[in-house]
Amino acid sequence: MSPAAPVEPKQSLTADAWAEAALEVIAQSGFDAVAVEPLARRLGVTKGSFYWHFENRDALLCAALERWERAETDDIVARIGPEPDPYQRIVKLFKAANASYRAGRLYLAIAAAEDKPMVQSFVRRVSERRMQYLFECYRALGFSEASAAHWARFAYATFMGNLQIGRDTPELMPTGAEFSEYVKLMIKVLIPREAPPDDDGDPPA
Amino acid sequence: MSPAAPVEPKQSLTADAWAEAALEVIAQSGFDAVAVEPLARRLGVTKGSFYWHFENRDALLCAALERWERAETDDIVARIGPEPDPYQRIVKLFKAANASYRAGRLYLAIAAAEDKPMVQSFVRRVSERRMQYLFECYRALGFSEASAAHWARFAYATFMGNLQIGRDTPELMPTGAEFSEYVKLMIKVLIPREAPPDDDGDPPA
DNA sequence: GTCTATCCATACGCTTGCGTATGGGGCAAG
DNA sequence: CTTGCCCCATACGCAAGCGTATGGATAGAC
Repeated sequence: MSPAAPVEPKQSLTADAWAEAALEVIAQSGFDAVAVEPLARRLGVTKGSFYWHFENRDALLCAALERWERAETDDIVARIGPEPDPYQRIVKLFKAANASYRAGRLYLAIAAAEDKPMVQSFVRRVSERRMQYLFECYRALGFSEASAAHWARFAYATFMGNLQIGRDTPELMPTGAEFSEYVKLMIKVLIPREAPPDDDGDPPA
Repeated sequence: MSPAAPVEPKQSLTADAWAEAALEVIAQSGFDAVAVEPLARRLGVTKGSFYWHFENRDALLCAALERWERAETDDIVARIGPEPDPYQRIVKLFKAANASYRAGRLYLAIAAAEDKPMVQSFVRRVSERRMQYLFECYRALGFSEASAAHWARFAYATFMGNLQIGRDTPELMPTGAEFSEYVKLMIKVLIPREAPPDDDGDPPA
């Protein structure tokens, strides 16, 4: 019932602080739940502060989305950047995908608001970048263009689906050792070490 | 700009018509977009009609969710019910999963509103029922309890992720023959005909 | 000390949507 | 014709949230 944690503004609020708070609300209650006045109460200030830092509500949402996109891009290169083996890169992606619960909720919440045109472009870029990264991993493993695209889509769909399951039915997502087995199974299946010899293999061109 | 299609109410409106219209709005604009007065305008009537059929807005949302759950349950048994082969049952599930675009959007939109306690139980039941169905398919294929749970979760995650990709980045989801190849690849990978002999196989107990 | 820019509070008007109260039109029963 | 019921329209009060206008407070510049 109490409005989360009405922190006192120890010093001047920055625009990034507003954007970060907006992302927090999005992760918790969805994109449409971002309102100026409740957010101000949450930060211990009033609207007067907000409309000094931002033009209007849409400007805040845009700033939050930019911050989100930047964080996603930084993560994908920072957490698994210096890894020469493409196999291990995909493995690390799997681990990282299920690592940050908040990041997963954020993606699902933002993607669920794709009817707003502003959101659509951000989600597209982030999603395309991730699948592109996976695509290059499979290419580096020796897959053809066509099969790499299929496997990258396949693997990415599994990422997304696991996020969804973890959010909607967390009791069906195992923990501990059983979860490790589950991840191991998916990695083993989604990263065939040698390309399959038949139709879905990798023809030279 | 125009409010969709303001149909004239040829005869008496039923509660189911309101629920169906609510589902349409959910699929198009998300769960929070369901408002009484816009919905009434959409149906060519006023609030006076609504509050005769329903106690309040929550009652409409509940009715819509019940209608959704019923439709999902009917679909899963009607579209692939009389199929003895568990392998073909999973294959049909894959086809059906990507068949109805609207059903996919509906699931994603409703699941994205799981912060509302009312929604959560519905999503849980539908999702658990689907995974249970998949689980039984894998069991019928000879998988152990543990591995069947893993493969069912794996396959369901892939379903969900493909829905998400098709909604967020439809240009990355192939069409026509290439889509068929994609589906064939997933089926081949997600339904190993003979259970693998090693660790993730199916020990007798 | 004064001045100015920065950051925020307060107060107001406006719109949208929820819920209620009340009345009215249509239609079948009597 | 009148009565009663079903379905809906109209009108109202209320709350929440957006955006604006304006003033106040604080801190550094000079």
